[in-house]
Amino acid sequence: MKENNVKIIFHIDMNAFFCSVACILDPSLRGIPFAIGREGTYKGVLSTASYEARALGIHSAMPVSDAYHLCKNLKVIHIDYSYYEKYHYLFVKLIREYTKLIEVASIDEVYADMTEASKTKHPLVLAKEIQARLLKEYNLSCSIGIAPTLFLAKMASDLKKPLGLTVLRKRDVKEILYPLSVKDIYGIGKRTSPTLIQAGIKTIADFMNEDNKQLIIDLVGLNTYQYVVSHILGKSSNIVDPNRYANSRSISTSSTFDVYKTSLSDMEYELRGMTRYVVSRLKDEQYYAKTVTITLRDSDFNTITRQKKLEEFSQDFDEIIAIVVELLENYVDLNKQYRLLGVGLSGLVKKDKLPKNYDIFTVSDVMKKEIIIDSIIHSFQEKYGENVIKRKK
DNA sequence: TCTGGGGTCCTAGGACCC
DNA sequence: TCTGGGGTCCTAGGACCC
Repeated sequence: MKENNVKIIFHIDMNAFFCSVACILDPSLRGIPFAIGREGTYKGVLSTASYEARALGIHSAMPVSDAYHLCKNLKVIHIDYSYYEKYHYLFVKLIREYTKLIEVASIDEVYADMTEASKTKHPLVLAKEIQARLLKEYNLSCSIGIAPTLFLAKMASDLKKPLGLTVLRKRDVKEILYPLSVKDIYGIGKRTSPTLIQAGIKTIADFMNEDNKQLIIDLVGLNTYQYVVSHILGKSSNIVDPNRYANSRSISTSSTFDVYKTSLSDMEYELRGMTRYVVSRLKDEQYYAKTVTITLRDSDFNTITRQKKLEEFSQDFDEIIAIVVELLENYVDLNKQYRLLGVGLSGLVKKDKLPKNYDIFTVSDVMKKEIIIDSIIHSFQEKYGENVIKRKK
């Protein structure tokens, strides 16, 4: 008998999404090594590389200068972000034809609960249809992972690229995932994986081996250990939540400068512009912020953050810039040169979720309650004696 | 020819209160 | 006179992801 609470989760991951969009806008880019990054400079890093560039060892987050070292003729282009948003909207809309249970994980990937849709069409048929349609209608290539949990679906979609299609059932985990490197675990990054590998925990099988439990806990902590084990075993969430990221936790911006900043007035000028930007986004999205954070990164790449709470939730530029300037003046070291400055707002709430003001009416309501409670206590004390009940102050 | 930008979440330590 | 312990909130830093 089939368990009826097993879900069919798709993780749909666009392949080299930014590059695909670039090819749509300029078809002459098809089939050549190119990348997305800042144009006309050797500074900065790449955000995406085309598959032809990847074949040469070029990858996202690689310094542009390193990439040119690998490919002298590499074409590096920049595209307005709104184009990515447009194609994001289009592919999500197409997937929505199959299910309303979609969780947008980032600009180029979504989770979709296809349990219902799979009752009329086989999941593999659905997946192939979605892939074919995205390719035909928008020239977008994607990989799809099909599994009973979000985590396993994500791991599955990573296995074959581009245009991959991978089904990962719980009973296949040992065969399919166990041989992989620990660095392939979603959530284990470039800090944690070397620690594990150095200690001899090289594969997922090693990680899952009970004999290594204490060693791994000593290396990465109990929480990370339990996170990985439960997720690999398929004991993690299978809930696709369309509202998971409905509310932002923070809004921020930052900038790295070609010419490092050394004067207070220059830095204040830059932070003022950034503050204007984050405050306008705050207002557009109808949030109020409680905490203001500045980020300073010096020429040695040392980064500090300093934050301060506003007296009240606010979306007022003057109030927010006053904190930004105060933080800058308090914590900047004018003996240093700064390569990056940033401003962030957090502790965000929508207007209707703002805590109620202590206006005269709520205060008097509170006082009314106090008086009522005190009178009840008083009557109990009269009846049963002083020590029977006491008001906790 | 060094190291982007925008996020989320977690943790350790200190302050403060009872 | 000499110093508990739990809870909560806050800050700074850091890991991770796309």
